[in-house]
Amino acid sequence: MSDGRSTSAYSGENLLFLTDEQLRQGIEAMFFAYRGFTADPDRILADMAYGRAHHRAIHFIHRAPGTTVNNLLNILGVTKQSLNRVLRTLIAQGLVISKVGKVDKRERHLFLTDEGSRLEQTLSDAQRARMRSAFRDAGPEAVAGFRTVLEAMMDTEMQRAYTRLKETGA
Amino acid sequence: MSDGRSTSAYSGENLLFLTDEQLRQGIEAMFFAYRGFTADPDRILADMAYGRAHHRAIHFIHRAPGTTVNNLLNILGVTKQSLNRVLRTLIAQGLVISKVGKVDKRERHLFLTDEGSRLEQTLSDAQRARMRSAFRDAGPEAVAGFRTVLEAMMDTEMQRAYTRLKETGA
DNA sequence: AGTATACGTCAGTGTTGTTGACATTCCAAC
DNA sequence: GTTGGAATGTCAACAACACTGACGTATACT
Repeated sequence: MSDGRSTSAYSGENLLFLTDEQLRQGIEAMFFAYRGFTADPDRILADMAYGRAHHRAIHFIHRAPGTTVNNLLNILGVTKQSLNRVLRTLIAQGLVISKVGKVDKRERHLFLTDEGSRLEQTLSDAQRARMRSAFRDAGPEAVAGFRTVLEAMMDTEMQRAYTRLKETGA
Repeated sequence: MSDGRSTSAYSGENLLFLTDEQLRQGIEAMFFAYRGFTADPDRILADMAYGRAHHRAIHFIHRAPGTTVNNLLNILGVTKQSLNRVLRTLIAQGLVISKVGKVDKRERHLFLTDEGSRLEQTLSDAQRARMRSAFRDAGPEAVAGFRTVLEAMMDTEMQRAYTRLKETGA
């Protein structure tokens, strides 16, 4: 749909994917897809006393074990009061443990307990299943494009956070 | 599929984009990108008494003028009580008008007022600007892939809603 | 000693989601 | 035509989760 027909060398022809209508479709696709993206974990969490905020915290603690509260704050982009409420319940329920830093005793390093890891696994299995199905249906080229556009859509600080995580993980 | 870069004909080679690590990067890309996606309208709305829910309602009323409350409900995926609170303030502030249906008096058809249209324009200009910039940076092929993956990620009902909107708009 | 940083907490507020109860309107069975 | 159920929309109360602002404590840096 984008350009297969644009055989002409005239550059205006190539910009059809930037019309307002195309952009609006992109916006709506993003809206509907994000709903699907969060639907499965939300369903699982609804039965427990947890919500999406807990999922996010668990995800990134799993991804970067030993991360400090401050670091998590920057990644999640919420206030410390908001994160603290979530963290407090997760610690009280024994899903997360917080260890005082060795080199800097002001810092608290966060880790998942075994139970926390199990929940993380359950949640990310559900989310990955949908992502895997979508990726498989779309094919590798589409997936590459998907990632390219999403990265271009982030704020620069988020790009940095994303890239840092990407590198530590791979 | 004709991936130019996958040199091997062995099909297992082609599934590298489905590893758990790749999927997790996709999940995180989605998370960070959605933050950017909503950031600009959120900033504009923060000054007013409105939030993201108001933006969504305004967007889809603009997109499908005369839509009923029930129809909007299905698109937005919230309870009617939740939507009603948002709608009530928008109507009270003169951004939306609700007209009793002619054939079925139970239905209310929703329209933007001139002031509502102005706000919609402001918000969607901001959101489109970011989307346009991301699209332009990524290029037409990446955009096509982006849309393909997002569509595959939606629930089937959402796919229908998305397709219906896409067709009425284009 | 004095300032800055990291973390936790209390109190208050706003948006947005939920459930429950209720009014109005339509339609079909009686 | 009347009645009862289904559909549509409204009002009220409550929960989750974000925000701001202020404060306290422990530790680090200079």
